[in-house]
Parts: sequence; structure tokens; C-alpha cells
Amino acid sequence: MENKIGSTTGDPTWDFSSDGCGGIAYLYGEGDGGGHGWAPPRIHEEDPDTWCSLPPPDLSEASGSAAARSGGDAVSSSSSEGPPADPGDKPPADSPNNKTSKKVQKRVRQPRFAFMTKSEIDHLEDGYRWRKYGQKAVKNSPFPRSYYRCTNSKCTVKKRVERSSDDPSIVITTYEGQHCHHTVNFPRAAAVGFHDHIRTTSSLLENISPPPQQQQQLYFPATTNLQSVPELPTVLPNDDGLLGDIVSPGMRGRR
DNA sequence: CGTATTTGACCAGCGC
DNA sequence: GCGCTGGTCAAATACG
Repeated sequence: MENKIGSTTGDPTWDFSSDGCGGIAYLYGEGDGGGHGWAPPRIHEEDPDTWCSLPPPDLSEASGSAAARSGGDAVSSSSSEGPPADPGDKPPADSPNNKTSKKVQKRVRQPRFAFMTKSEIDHLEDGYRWRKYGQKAVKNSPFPRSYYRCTNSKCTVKKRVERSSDDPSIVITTYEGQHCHHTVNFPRAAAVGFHDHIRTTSSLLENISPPPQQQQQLYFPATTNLQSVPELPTVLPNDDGLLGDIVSPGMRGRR
């Protein structure tokens, strides 16, 4: 099932359960890498059939092309895809069925990427601001799943956060869609950050090759909870280095 | 007061 | 058709 690609002791292990394009690709570390309670995030791309294509590199086209790319079920929707016209832009309450009309629109599934991160904190900081809009108990898991939406009104990105039922210390963060704006706190990340990191993931998925260390570092600043930064012995050499460069000190103390 | 979170209800999709 | 489950809404509440 899983097609392990790269495995170096002590290093993150790339584990692509994919047959080329389809399947789930994982990046995960061995244990917590030394009792720090943290391990490199696992990454997987969900819904291989649907998300085989790489995510749109350009956000200006993300909505449309992503939807189109998403395959047949791409239906224009304001609820999850949201044209630039403000997703929070709720349909006018012109009818009691307002709610219904919103939901009637099929949920559009955008490319999703999940990161499995060993962390005690559920909501991993990634430089964007998220608003929690729901929480659900999920089947086969004692832990609830939380639903977040990017607070940027023009951004339709959502993410789900849940703990692995197998390993409660692992947080599974699933991103859906792509940001159409820069990070709030990561000026630099805005340039090379999350989207690139997604793209990196994608290229990896595409190339099916183990990631160089450099690429790992692309992930972490964007996906790692900053509170755990001090627990990043190798990935982030020093607090005031990469993170200090892109994250305001105040930010680090948050959440 | 503005923003974020909580939480129950509602709805759609899917399997049986 | 029915029940289950996941996903979302939105009012109420909490927080800074």
C-alpha cells in the first residue's frame, strides 16, 4: 500500500503511498527524533483521483483552475470556493432558505494537503490567521476534528485539524485550497512560503523523490507551531535565525 | 467593541 | 428510503 521512498535513519522518511499520481504521499519522521516531542510533519495529498494534478501555482487562478482541476465535481460555490467576492459575503438574507441555498451549492473540494505533525498543540501556527468555524467528533477517533477558515475575507482556504487516533501525539492538519494573499506574519514566507511549500510538496509528489533537507526547511516555518520551535533541534537551527527573521517575537508567544 | 470560539442544528453525500 | 457521517452555519458566548 505504501510505497516507501526515502528512509534514512533519524531523518524524515518519505513515504508515498502512491502509484505515481494517485495515492497519498507522506513525509514523516521517525518517532520524535529524540524525545523532543516533535517530529517532522508528515505530508500527504488526499484524494488522489481528484487531486492528482498539482495545485495551481498561481493563486490568481487558484479558484477557477483549482475548481476545474478538481474534476467533475467542480461546481461554482460561494461556500468553499468563493470567488474573490468575499466568501464571508453571505448571500443576502432574502429568504428563509438562505441557509439552504448556501448549502445547496455543492461543496467544492479543492486540492488538499495534509500534514501530520507530532505536536501537543492542535492548531499549528503557519503564519496565517484562522478562524475556527466548527468542531466535530469524528468516527473512529476519540478526538474531535476542528474546522478552520482563513480569516482573510477573500481567502477561501480551509483547514481541518485532528489528532491521529493511532497516535494522539500526532496532529493531522489538512489544508484545502490555497491562500490568495500573503501571510499575516511572514513577510518573507509570503514570498517563498506556504504556497511554495505546497508546491514543493507537489513537486515531490510528482517527482517521487526523497526531499533534500533544504526542502524540509521549506515546510517547517510554515507548518510548525512556533511554540514548538525551541523543540526543533535540527530543522530550525536557532530561534532567532529563520524564524526570528520571519516571525515577529510577539507572534511566537501567541497561541 | 471587535474578534474569536463554542456548540447545537442543519444539510448533503454515501452506503446499505 | 433510511440512517450515518462529515462539513458548515450561525447564534450565543468569551475574550482582549
